[in-house]
Amino acid sequence: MSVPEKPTLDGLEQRWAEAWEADGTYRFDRSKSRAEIYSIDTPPPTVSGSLHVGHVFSYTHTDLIARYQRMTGREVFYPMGFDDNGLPTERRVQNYYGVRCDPSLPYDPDFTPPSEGGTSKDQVPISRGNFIELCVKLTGEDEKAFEGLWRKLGLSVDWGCAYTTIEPRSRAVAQRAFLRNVERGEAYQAEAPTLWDVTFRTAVAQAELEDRERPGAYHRVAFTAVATDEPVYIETTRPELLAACVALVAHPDDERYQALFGTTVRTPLFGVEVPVHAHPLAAPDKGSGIAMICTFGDLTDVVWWRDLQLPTRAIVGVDGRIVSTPPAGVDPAAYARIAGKTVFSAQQEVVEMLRESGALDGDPRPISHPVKFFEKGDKPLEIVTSRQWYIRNGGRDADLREALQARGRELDWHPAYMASRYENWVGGLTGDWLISRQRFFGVPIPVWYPLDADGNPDYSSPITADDAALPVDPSSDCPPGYDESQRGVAGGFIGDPDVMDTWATSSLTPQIAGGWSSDDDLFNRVFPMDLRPQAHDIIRTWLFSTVVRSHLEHDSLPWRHAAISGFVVDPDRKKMSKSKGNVVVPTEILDTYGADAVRWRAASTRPGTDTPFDEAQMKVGRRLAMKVLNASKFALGLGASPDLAAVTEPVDRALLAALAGVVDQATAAFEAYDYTRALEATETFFWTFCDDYVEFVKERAYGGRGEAAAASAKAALGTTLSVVLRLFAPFLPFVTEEVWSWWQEGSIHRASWPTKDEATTATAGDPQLLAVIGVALSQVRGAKSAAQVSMRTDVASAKVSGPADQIELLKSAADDLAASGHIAELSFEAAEAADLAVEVQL
RNA sequence: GGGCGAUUAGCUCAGUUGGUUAGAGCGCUCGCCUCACACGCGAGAGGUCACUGGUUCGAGUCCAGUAUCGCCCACCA
Repeated sequence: MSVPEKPTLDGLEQRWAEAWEADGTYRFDRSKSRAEIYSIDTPPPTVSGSLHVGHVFSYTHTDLIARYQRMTGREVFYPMGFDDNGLPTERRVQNYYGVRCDPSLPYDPDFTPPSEGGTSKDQVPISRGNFIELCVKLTGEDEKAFEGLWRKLGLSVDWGCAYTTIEPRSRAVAQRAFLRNVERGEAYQAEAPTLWDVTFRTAVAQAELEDRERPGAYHRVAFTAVATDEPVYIETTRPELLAACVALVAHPDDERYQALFGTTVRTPLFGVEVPVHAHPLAAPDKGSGIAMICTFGDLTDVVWWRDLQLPTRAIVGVDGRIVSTPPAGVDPAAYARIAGKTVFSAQQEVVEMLRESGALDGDPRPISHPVKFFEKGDKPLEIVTSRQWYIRNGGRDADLREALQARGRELDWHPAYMASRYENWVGGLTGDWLISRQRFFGVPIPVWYPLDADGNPDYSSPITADDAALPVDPSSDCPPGYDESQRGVAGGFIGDPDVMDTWATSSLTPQIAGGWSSDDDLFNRVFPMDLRPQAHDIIRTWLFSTVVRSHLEHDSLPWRHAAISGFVVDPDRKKMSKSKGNVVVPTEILDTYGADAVRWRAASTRPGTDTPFDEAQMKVGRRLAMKVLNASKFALGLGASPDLAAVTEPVDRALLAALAGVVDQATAAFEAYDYTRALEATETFFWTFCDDYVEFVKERAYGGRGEAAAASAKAALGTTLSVVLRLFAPFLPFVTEEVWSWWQEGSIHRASWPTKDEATTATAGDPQLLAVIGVALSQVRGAKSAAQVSMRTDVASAKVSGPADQIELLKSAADDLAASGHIAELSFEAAEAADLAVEVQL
């Protein structure tokens, strides 16, 4: 045994992180059976820059569970992934290297980027191949930094099981799962109006939307009834879409418009004759009660267009500008004034034209209204008709929806109320999951389309990749039965140019990490997994999409438990975000307070709860870590050594009885995924142990009352130290490992979780004794404090009085009490009082 | 408009089936260099449990309603 003279927390992280790596402490043993394994579907963080303190907290929460499960004897499958797919990476690469992707360019093997780390505005166009190489390069560097931080934080992941979502095996899994969805009819393509981001020029899915409050204005515009030549006033916030108008609509019960239903009106400026329909979605109290339907101004337009079987007159292009050619029937001269303009400019122009023609009634009335945005986008979404791939998710199928809601109820949610977020989301779906994206860095849709004799693609009979060939890139690989010379020529083929949505890949993390379809032996040992840890903001995306994929592919839940973490918010309770500049960088905090302190703070936040960041709290965690170090050093210096048989003194038995209770509490709390409660129970006990018990038995442990009495104290100290260190191990992995190494063999993180039996003496102690001692000690200390003297000051006499049962208990520890209080003359007296009182004469 | 959650000490939060004077940590005040720890130790002050009713012998805890805050969702003309 070697206890350092002056223990310190400095350098523990690096020393033990290296030792754990060298010893393979957290290595997964795949020879274990499913029943012996605890598997975790770790969230792969998005690699687009840096991690913030919220990540540190939530990943700590997962690690607490992992460490507890490992100590209970389960073999923990705890991989780490990195999500390097997707738009954030593309955007970062563009800025970092000063490039942009142009898929029409050929690959340049000798390409070097114009800048590195710069923020140049002139972006050089490069091929898709070159662009992807840069994405891989940059994310590789970021991933190293992430790994360093996770190791410093003490995450007990097996780095040998790490994966990235862009690596070949992930692409193969994503494509294989997709093709199997296609085969079963769960994935399909459709030409339909879709929400479209004009900046990124891609379709986006319902789950990626958010509302933002934006200024707008009601424009009151006169249409003309064809039969009567009377004006019909509508109000619109999007006058620029007047040329795209295909009908007017009012509520079927609206008396004002009964006469118009079934008739036609003429649009101002563009002179198109459009029908007036009745539909229950029209709200009589909005605007004038009669609305113009455009293709397409918002999602309601899409519903009306579909329900009323209206024609399409699309005028907004994929770039967010008014297309150059007017739809049939639209006055070309008027249209020429808006063609090619952005939506914003076109609106100004149309308003001007309406004013000139007299069709604008009064001035536009400014309002503020919610507008749909892509959550990562900067401009309002447009609705553009395009051919896209979808996966069925219950949005258009009541039976599937009900089945997926049932999956949600089958899952154990921690905390339980998070289940309602899932239930609500699934219940509110309005369409299937749109998975194709018109982007470059992602998993390609693994299909090709044959070209007919005229060179037109036949989208109705896609050519799918051979399973054995996966992963494929249809833009460079050939479909089965063709050769490269047939690409793009009549009678040949073209590749699908799109990639899959990020969630289409990350919805398969259990399959990717578990080796589905490439290592089925492993997969069968870890799937369905035990735990999905994640934050509450991505229940509708990541959690739900993972359930969808698993339900379709495996007819099961992907995991048994979902542990939902809250956010770390700033002191004003605002969500941390880069744009607000209120992000706390974790590296500095870790350097200043140490990983154990930061972990302690993370563990103090209950599952699912948001918590404000408060740096002062980190000090408390550090103080606990220091206390563990010093108290352990002291106890071991006294000769602490676990030996239940030697524990004979009533005080010592009382301590162990209390300890047994703490083991029960902590274990039950961990089993319920309530790590905070487990920590609380342990910590409360530990401080009482240090402040009261250790002080109380110090003199006896030194040998003041003889060999047997000293041995009892040492045995109780040793037992408690061993148990408490293990109870703390999931929370404070570094300091507990350090102390463990002083006097035990092997890693504490592979030691067994303590049981009640370890602290149960042949004759049980009475925990009440500890409480009574605490009161007595406090009274003696209070007297010294009031006299403003040192705690070491001798007490001439002390008389303890109080309830008879408490006096009797205390008498059994009279010698320890006298010694610890430096009391020369100690006496007891039973009294009628409710509480214990000590009369002290200094 | 719908759903979920919150409202307890200056701050952050416990308070598990309703039961004696409502707890902790931080902060604050006062003290102590006590042979593990001054990155420490001891002792204190501090609360009309958001509000209004109700059930009960008894309500921070259960029921109804109100208010405020937060998050999620919604068809946003």
